[in-house]
Amino acid sequence: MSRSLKHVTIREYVRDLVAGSAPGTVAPSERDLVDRFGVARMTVRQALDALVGEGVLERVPGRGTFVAAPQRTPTGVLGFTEEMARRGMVAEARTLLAERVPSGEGLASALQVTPGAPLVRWRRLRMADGRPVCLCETYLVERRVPGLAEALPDSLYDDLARRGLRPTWSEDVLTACAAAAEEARLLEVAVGAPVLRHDRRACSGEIVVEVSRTVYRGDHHAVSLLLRG
Amino acid sequence: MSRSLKHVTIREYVRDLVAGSAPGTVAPSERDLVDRFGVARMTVRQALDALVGEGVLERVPGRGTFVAAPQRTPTGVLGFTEEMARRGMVAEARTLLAERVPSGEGLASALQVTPGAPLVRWRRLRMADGRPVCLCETYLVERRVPGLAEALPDSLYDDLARRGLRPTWSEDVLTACAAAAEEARLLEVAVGAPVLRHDRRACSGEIVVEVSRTVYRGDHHAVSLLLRG
DNA sequence: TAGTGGTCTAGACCACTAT
DNA sequence: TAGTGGTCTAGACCACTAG
Repeated sequence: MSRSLKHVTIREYVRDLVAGSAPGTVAPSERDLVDRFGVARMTVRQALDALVGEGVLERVPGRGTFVAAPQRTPTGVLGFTEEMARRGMVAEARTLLAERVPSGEGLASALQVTPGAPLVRWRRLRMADGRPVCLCETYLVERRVPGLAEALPDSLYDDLARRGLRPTWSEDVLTACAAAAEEARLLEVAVGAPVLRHDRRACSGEIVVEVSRTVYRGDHHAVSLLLRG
Repeated sequence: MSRSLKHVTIREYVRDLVAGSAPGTVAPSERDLVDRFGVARMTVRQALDALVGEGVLERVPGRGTFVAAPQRTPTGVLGFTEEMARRGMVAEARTLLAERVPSGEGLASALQVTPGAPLVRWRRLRMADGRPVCLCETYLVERRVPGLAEALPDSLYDDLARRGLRPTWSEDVLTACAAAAEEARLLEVAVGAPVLRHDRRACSGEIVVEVSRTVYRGDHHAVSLLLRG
């Protein structure tokens, strides 16, 4: 009670009220809410302003307030498993290597730890619908993901989400190269065939969660992105 | 005059006032603005709310309002010229072709026009610091950029900005391929050398502005991205 | 004409920060 | 203690939409 501000009460009331409603559904009018909660109109507007800012509601002058159309695609920093699921494909992975290694200088800097700090190095061959798609080498800071190396998850990003470390943004660098011998063998392409190299540094807020390098077959995969801004 | 709302007047006054100020600089207090403009405090708050929402200002209860720290990298749908500038390189372009073509079905659908609508097809060899970097083929809807084909700009994205069509979001697909004969010749690499293909559909709000395919030399260029979400 | 959101007023009390 | 932003009141007039 003492802690609940009126505009927050109203905001959450309206949020619950319209949750699950189809876009275009009428929301309560400002004056309705004034009557219902016995507050000033500015207070109601403050509550609705927040929901409009979040994209939950839409105002139409002279007509009313309505449930907004769903946001345009959440861009999203997606993991491989999610990316494949979005395309209706089944992602699999064969772990080639999972070990603890002390971090060198470059990785320490990228992961924001002191050189020598224990890292988890995880190397996987990833497949979609049974065919090799990419080779992925991921480095994680061990103390940020305790126990991960002992019980490797099916989907790294799912596991990170459960730890409250879902990547919220990432820096990505993409480049085209020729497949090296080992890459070629594992990806089942000729040596020198074009491959797409994807380096990522994924962060959850201020915390660097993952540094990875993924090498995709050029002929069977494309990286799709939705940029904003 | 009759068209200028008070909160807009105040918002733009403050925006100009703090433009170029260092992050952390004190902005006028709400009561200062009340006095200066002779308005109610709610009106001032409405103006400042907008700037806070845009990330221009930051409020600190009990202390004041301040110029916000720069947004974490504007993610940015960047054009080639801007991308190069950010790396401290000089971008140049050699126009290989600029012509009007009727749109086929695929392009018409991507650009949201009726098949046959006149398009501008613009093909450029792009260079950074004098060396060929990529081959870029851009399609634009002629009636959305009248006069562009007659006076080709140095930077497409600059030109679009002046027309109020600065891309605000884009769909991008990246893949690795082997260079075809003509690509190889123009980019000065061997036939079959790995190249990075970047397909983009750039939009300004609801309007599709550009559809392009860019082929980068694999060895001299990487596409960098910052994803959010 | 009745209802809606958009704008605006002229105050008020609170918790917090800095001096 | 003085100043700041955060919250809130109880009204008002406007332009617009719909029946």
